[in-house]
Amino acid sequence: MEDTSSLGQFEQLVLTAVLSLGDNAYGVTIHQKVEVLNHPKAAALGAVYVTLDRLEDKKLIASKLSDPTPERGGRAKRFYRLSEKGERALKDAAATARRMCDVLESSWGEGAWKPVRTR
Amino acid sequence: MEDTSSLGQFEQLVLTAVLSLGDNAYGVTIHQKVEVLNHPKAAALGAVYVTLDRLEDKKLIASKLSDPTPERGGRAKRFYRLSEKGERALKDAAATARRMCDVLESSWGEGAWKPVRTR
DNA sequence: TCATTATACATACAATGTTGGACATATGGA
DNA sequence: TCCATATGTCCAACATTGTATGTATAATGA
Repeated sequence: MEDTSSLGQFEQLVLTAVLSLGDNAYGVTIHQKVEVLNHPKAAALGAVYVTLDRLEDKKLIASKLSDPTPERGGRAKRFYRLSEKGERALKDAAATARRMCDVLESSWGEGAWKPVRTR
Repeated sequence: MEDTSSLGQFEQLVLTAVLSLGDNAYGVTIHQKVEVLNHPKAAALGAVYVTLDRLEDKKLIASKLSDPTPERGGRAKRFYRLSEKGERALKDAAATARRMCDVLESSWGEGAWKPVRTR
């Protein structure tokens, strides 16, 4: 009975990054993915970590610490994955985003995909 | 040199509503449109007005007060329209939303609308 | 003039966004 | 050995947005 909360803009991007990265989702890669999505706006690494923390508090993602890798500076990484709750929340957010895009495209007539007006 | 601000989730919906309503965009109609976009989540009317104020402060929209209409309770309405700056900001936001949707759809494979894979 | 309707606006608080840097741990080379 | 450097995590403070709830204004019709 507390399912009413909706995701913020940045939260959506972070969740999307986690989902799309599969089993390689940790701070640095998530940050990179978010920057691609959010282009041309930059995102601070710290912002990503803060958001990951909050999403984990809300049980939308879960994490586990890995073993360190044998690279220069290869510190232990914390890997994330979506929970079912997170997946549901992201689906809702995506549906809204989609509705918005559709309305905008029809208002702007960016119609590469629209029915061709023959004549 | 202060063009870095990005739109929040609700701001995007409000701007979209204003754009799509053309010359009939005022508090009540905007609220209705936003609720459609944001379904199934409800939005308070007050939230819409607050957001409109803030968007106007940021010069993303402009408003003018109309004459009252001769209906029961027909108080003067404040009509809104997007500024050029607002249109640009909304386009940026839409591009990000679109990228997100694309990534999600390809992660989930929800392809009903996708280019038909002929055989 | 008073109840009712439609609309706008105000205030306060909660949630999210953003910055900047501190901390931790590994490697490689002087 | 020990320090410079690379990879990563996390915290604290502040700024911006989101949301709920209440108040104000102006018109109509009884």
